[in-house]
Amino acid sequence: MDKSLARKLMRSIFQFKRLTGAGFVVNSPGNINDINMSELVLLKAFEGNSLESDSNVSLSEVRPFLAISKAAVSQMLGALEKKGYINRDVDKSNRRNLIVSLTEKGREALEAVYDDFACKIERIIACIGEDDAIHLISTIDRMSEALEQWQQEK
Amino acid sequence: MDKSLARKLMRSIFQFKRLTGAGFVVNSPGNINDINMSELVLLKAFEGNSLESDSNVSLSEVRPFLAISKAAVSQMLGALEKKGYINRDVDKSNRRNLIVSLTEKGREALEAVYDDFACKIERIIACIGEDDAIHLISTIDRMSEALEQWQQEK
DNA sequence: TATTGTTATACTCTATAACTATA
DNA sequence: TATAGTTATAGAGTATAACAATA
Repeated sequence: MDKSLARKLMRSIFQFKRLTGAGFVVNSPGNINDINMSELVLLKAFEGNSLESDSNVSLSEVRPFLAISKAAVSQMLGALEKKGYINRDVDKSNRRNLIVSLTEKGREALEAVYDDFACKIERIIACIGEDDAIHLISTIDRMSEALEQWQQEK
Repeated sequence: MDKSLARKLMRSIFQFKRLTGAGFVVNSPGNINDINMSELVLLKAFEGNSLESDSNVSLSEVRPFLAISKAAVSQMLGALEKKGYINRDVDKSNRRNLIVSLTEKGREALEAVYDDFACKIERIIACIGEDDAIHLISTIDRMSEALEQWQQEK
């Protein structure tokens, strides 16, 4: 095993971590600056939900992606509701479940913020090239699998 | 521009973010579990420092890498000192500067924790292959440049 | 005056544990 | 009993602003 390769990769991981933390601050060109990255994930996930639909995205489906506790999700939803971006309604078919749906204000905010974020991503793709972007996705996928497997073994 | 590629890359970035957050918790096989990732960066950076040396790594050199305020660094150093891992001494040649150096306990802790971390990295390299690891480093480097440039423009 | 670092204080995010309501 | 979600509370990590010491 090449020790210096490990060191370089380690440095890259720190760098990437910093970039995805500080560098990806969510702020739209407009006046929306009260949505953080995790909230963006939530809004995006619940974008297609509605009281009428029978295929709504549930909290338990979103939670693993965010990797936070259910209490934390609940608190995030409380914040989003307070800001007027979502509604929480009881699911009539199973009254233990929630249906989270976006308000009109929530949809507008999501569009603005998501577009800003997507713009950064597209700029990255333009910079590194589509081939390397595809390669990057595949590599991260394999890294994720390896790490998740490793965590389960413990 | 391929919209779905952007979406996939976005997902990968969230995934990577989560992995480098939750998946890279610092814990050594031994009894050291009071060092987080940022502290690991600090300890590693100051590893070669000593009161005798004239080429010590300074706080201002480390700070951009961590991307936190100077107050936050100061607080981190306070915590590391309290745990007995570092010493803070005044730099005689410029009394405004600090020389941060590792205690013996700090060196032992760093070695244990860093080895555990390096082990994960090596496992990742073994999994994705050396070629893809090299490719990943290069891609992240170019992404970083693009993002940093973008931030400076604003 | 500018730079280096510290302290006081407050805010954000998250976890744990205890809880309610529903199945 | 098990599941879905909420609330209260505490802790970690960081920022801002005011500060002291040095250059």
